[in-house]
Amino acid sequence: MNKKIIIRTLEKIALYLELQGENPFKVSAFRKAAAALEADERSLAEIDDVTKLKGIGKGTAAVITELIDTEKSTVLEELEANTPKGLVPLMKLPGLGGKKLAKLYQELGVDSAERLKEVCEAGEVQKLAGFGAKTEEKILKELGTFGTRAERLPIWQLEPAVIEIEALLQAMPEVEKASVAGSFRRVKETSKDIDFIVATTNAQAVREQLLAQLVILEVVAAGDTKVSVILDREEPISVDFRLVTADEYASALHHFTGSKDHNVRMRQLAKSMGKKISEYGVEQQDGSVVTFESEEAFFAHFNLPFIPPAVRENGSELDRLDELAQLATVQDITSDLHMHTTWSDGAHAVHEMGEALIARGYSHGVITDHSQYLKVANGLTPERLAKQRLEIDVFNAAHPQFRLYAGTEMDILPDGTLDFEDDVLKELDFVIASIHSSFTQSQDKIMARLLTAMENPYVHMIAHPTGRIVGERNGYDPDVKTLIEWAKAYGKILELNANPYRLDLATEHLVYAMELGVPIAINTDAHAIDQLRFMDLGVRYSQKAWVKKELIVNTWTTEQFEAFIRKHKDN
DNA sequence: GCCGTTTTCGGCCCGACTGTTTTCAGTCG
Repeated sequence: MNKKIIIRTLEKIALYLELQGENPFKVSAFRKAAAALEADERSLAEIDDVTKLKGIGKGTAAVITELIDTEKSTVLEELEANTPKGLVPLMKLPGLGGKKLAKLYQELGVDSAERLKEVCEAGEVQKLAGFGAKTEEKILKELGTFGTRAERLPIWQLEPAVIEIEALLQAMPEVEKASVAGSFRRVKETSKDIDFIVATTNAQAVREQLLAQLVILEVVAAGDTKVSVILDREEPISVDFRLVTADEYASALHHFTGSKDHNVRMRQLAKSMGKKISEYGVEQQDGSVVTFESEEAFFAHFNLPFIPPAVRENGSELDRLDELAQLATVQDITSDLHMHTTWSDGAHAVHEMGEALIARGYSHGVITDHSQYLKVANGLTPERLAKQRLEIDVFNAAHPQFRLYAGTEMDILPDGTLDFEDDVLKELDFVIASIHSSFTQSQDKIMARLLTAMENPYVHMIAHPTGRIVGERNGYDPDVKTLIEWAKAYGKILELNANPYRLDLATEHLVYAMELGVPIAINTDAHAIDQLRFMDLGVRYSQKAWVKKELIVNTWTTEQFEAFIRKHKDN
């Protein structure tokens, strides 16, 4: 029996109980049991007694045991038999929860979207107690777009909107502080919406400017403390703004950053100290409410170190506090090892990229334009590579406090050979190998290509090791586990590509790479100066996997980095 | 349904918003 199946079954039971209008605490007990299993890193076989997990008791354990023994759950089967299947998707309709759906089913026989539409149009719904004309109208409107809108959007679609809104808020004189919150701040790969916390003494002015300046498809709510809109973009994006005072800001930011599970743990901790956390502050035993200058001060109030948003997930971060100091922050970054210039498909010249790296406070960086095979990207021949090296030398002569290295992002060709001969590679400071073609080859062929790069003594790093696009394509489907083991065996760096489009290695792979002690490089793969900003995102993504600073190559000093690339050459 | 160094019963994180009401339930995050 697969642990994931058990987790899904418990969640399904919770959903069905909800649809029957069951006690919400009973419903959440099943969800908690599922979450407890998920948060435990052990496999099913390694857990001897599930009831020892907090949140799993007699009832949920019985479901789990039955699943292991018989591969089915009579509890779920009974629930499924008593609930029409068509009700389940309706839970996703905004405004409808278990209670209302249960009533619609019992009173009007609603068991599908079609039937729901019928009874709304017939005016039956507004006659029910607790329902009214507005509810009926809203359901009809939501049914109109039901299933057509993407439920979650990938981070790369949201990131440009976040950057724009941040700039908009910063330009408003009434805004004292503002920050994105929610799952975007926690660097989730996809989010349902974007949340912003705004500190202001003039909520009305901020609300009016937001409604006037954003390109809005629909205003969902516009109250004194909350403005909720859907942006009119290629893919519509929901954005919530919480308008608070400067005093409340830190507490609100923490609250709306979540995750829900993190907040539950924090509130439990507060309660055990006789305090009460709300989004406005922390109520003390004597009833007074303490507010905070910053999230750091908020955590300090509970004798906790600052917990980065990226790790605030299932609550277990509160059990790993001693590991927090080892995580990298963007201040630890000394370099970016993967970027393009006008020599191939980049937008800026070598010296412009170099100066941008200096402006970011880095001590070194590598220019890695595409290689000759990638003609669409104007890939470099060995002759052009040699010329580019001269330009890099000129830059270095003019900037003695900084070191720009000459590198390449070399294609691993479809036939499994490399795009440059060894005598070209050995002249370069840093060699990246990556796949940009024939993604549909069999896994064996892909792995054979990657092995060629691994075995080459001049290759330092494999870039974007899976070729995935977040939320869209899975890439060229390598056996990543084996790839990580090869990196260990051959002493290569694997890349966490910080472009929100890619973000590979994904979290689970980073965890395994760290177990084996494989060095990771967080690189922006920038094709323009502006994209160097992705470093922050990449570093925070690495925190999600609890990657230790010492394994991140671009926290190393120039001397450490040079020692690494030299060792490679000498071998 | 789960849990307990104040509890084996009575809580379970907490508050805003909306729409339904005339003091509150349901939904959402």
